[in-house]
Amino acid sequence: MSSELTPRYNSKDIESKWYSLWESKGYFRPKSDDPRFFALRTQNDKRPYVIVIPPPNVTGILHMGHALNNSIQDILTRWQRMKGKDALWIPGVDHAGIATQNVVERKLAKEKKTRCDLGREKFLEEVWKWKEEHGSTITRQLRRLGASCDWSRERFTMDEGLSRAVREAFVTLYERGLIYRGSYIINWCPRCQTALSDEESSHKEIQGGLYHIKYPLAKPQLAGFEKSALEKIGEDHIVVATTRPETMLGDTAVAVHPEDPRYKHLIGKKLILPLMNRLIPIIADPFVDPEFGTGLVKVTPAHDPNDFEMGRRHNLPQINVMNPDGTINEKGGSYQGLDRLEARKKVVADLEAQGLFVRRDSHSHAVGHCYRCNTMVEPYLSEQWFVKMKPLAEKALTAHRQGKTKFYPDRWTKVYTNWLEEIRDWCISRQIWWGHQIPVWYCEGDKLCFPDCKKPIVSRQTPEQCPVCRSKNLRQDPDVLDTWFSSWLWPFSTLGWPNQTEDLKYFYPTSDLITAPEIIFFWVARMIMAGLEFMGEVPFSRIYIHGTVRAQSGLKMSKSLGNAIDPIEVIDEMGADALRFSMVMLSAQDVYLSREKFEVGRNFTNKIWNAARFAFINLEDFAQGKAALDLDRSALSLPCRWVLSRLGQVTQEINGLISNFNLSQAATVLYHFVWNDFCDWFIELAKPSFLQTGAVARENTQKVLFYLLERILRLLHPFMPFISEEIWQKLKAAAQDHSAWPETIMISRWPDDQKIQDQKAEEAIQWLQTSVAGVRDIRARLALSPGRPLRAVLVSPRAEIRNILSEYKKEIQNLARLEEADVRVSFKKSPFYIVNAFPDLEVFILIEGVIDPVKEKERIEKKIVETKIWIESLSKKLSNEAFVRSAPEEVVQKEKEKLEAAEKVFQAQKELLELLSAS
RNA sequence: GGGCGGUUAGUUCAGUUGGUUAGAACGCUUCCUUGACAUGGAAGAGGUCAGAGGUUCGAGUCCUCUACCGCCCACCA
Repeated sequence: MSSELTPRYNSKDIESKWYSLWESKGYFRPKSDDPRFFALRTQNDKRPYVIVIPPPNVTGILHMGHALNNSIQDILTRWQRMKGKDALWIPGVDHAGIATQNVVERKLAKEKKTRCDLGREKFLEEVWKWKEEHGSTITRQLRRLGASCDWSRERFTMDEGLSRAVREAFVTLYERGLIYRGSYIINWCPRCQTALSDEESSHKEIQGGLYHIKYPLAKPQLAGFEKSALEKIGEDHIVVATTRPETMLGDTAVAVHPEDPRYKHLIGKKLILPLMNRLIPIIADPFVDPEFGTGLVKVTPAHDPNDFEMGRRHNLPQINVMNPDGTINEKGGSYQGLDRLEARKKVVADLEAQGLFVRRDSHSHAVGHCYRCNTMVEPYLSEQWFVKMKPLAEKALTAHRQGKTKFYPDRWTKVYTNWLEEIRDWCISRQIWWGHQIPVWYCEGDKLCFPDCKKPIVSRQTPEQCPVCRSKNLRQDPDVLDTWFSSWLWPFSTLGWPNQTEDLKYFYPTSDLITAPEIIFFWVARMIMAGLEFMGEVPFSRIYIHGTVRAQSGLKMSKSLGNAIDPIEVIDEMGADALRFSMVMLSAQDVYLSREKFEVGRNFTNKIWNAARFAFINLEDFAQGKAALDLDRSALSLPCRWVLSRLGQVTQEINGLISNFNLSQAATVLYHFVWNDFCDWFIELAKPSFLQTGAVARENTQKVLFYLLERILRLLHPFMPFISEEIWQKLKAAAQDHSAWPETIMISRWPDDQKIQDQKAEEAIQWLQTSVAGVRDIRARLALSPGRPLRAVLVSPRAEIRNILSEYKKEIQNLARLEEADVRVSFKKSPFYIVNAFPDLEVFILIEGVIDPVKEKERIEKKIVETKIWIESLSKKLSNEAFVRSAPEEVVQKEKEKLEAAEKVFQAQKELLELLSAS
């Protein structure tokens, strides 16, 4: 074998090389695509492992949230693939209705054009053009990350197949009576000029005002409501409180609680609505909270959801005073044309002028904001399409009760079920152009046609003519569907639905869904409902919700805040593996990122690289061709037996951790195994045997080193695909006979090392490590140079420890740089001075040198006190009957052993003290 | 207003069903360029596990309350 590794790991040259190999060879495609494996598809006992990607927005560029989300998915996919599963990770991109339309509109604005200038068709052409040019940015970036997606199955939510799925879903739901159209209060964004679903409007606390306004009571003699009459009213009025005074232009009543003694007598009386001079009634409704404000609520059915409901109960007219852009319309009298906030100011000013404004209290309350452009949302009455959600939610809840869906961590389950239990209908129409146009047509034919022509035509195919009057003059509903109306079909639409494709039959339902908490409602819950509704089966059974990525400050990372770290920059600088590993290691919960945090991963890649360099240097004359161990483990040296024992344990531990989505823990275990066990101890312990040319010990150690490195690379591969491949390929190239090796590590098998625990070896190494650390400690404390030859005596009251130490004296001498080491039962006759003691580990180290006996005496005295306390607490525990009775036997046994040891230590310490006193 | 999460070393965080003397990384102090690695090695200092009660032989871990921080949900105008 020969080495050609550079001293530093350089990610740049190798990442694209291996990625293109993997992709071009089709290794990201499931095995069942290969005719030789086709039988897999019909085998029911061997289900494939499938993940669908949360499709990033087509406008998106990779951010750290994506980096974490996709690293996790890739680790799981690669791991399952190596475990022999037929693994499929389906990638794709979301058309992101409003977001994309906004991007293209902004682009047009630079050319001083609006979408209306272009018209719908031309505008959509522009969007598609934009998509062709920029839409693949994010998928290119996912490749940089190492994502092993099956790109041959990549989908776009607006592609033909998915559009067909959307139509199918819409029409099916309509036929099942689950889609309806109607005038309701919805969240309206005046800037985007479209409806938003409840989930798309996020509440933000704002400091607003609570305006108190006088509404004059109408007296019978003032039935007419000329201005002059108003002036005569005097104190005969009531006071209402509102946060949005401008909506009073659309008031059609004032409500009080039916039992409110203050106002009971007013019920049924009329008021004169100021500024508009309209007569409105005082109604009684239990919704009103007598405690809030003045106990009198102005009712604006067209501009407030509660008022809307109240209006329906009392048959009130709905007066919509606002244009879609948030300005006041002709129904708002003299305020027409003013923006809603302008109008608010003017209304207040005018009321003040008329003596009808009482006061403005400061009032903080939560107001919805558009999740896309952050504009304050207006509750707005308009005609929209809705999905009736209750029946869908019921199915999802049933599936949950049957244990068909499981959230990791479990606490998200409640968030999910609570939302389902209190679900409200979903407003799915959007007044934008980019998206799936609603598959509904209206007959605009001949004016003489039947009233039936008013009925919308809901159809999977674009209809040619009106089924009633046969007019060809049909107009499609101009609205498009909410983006999530296509994404909720994602787990089966990507597999070909509504066609019953082979893929759909074999891969559905998928296995795991990996996502962030913020889209549980938007997406996860809806996918489950859609899966049950259209496929009759949950789309996935396990949902892993990982943490949110934030900037160090705790704020969300965003470009506009300037606190974003670009994952691609990190990849360029440190490598994709460093990024992935750092992210995953840190992701036990929410991740607070700063640039330095990636150094963990970067340093780790470098460590791995250099460990490999060491291996190659020392394996130069190694002829072992296969990675198999063909020797008796018991014949191996202690460090070899120990490290193999650790490998088995770690492999098993990591398996368990990944199975439960505990990736950060898995990464940490791997990290410490590689760094501490493999590099710090095994390699250091192995070094001497490499000096013995031709010896059996040397060859055995080489075999183990080779074996171990190869296994470690495979364990690392799901986490760090690039560096593991690079080193593994060099290892393969160096092996004499590699005919049995797969082409690349990514299609190799996950290590199958059983948990072969070599208890004895592990214990021995532990004592060895302790002894060496003890000597090093002394050296450091006495400022003895590392080169200075020293002699030491290791003292233990326990025979088994003495045996171990005697057996590995050589190793200890080597690592601790001792000229001589001696092991004894007692130090009584020792010519050495005692400078360190580890009572907990029952090892004493005596060392020759000049020391301060007084200082050392103090140290020992302190230790003795500690030991006394320790013994006391142990014997107290053991003399406690309740403990002995109820604690597990092993625990009691351990405590007994501890006490025994502690007493011996105590004796030894006392001897030590005597010795020091004597000197 | 409702719900959820957090509070452990200077900092960022682990700590799985209660059971050795509570761990890691980074930072800090001291030493070391010894042939894999200074993106390194060795050693060390540093914590009454937010506070108060309770359950238990035993609590960082379970229960109750309090304080502070964060997130999500929510139609009191």
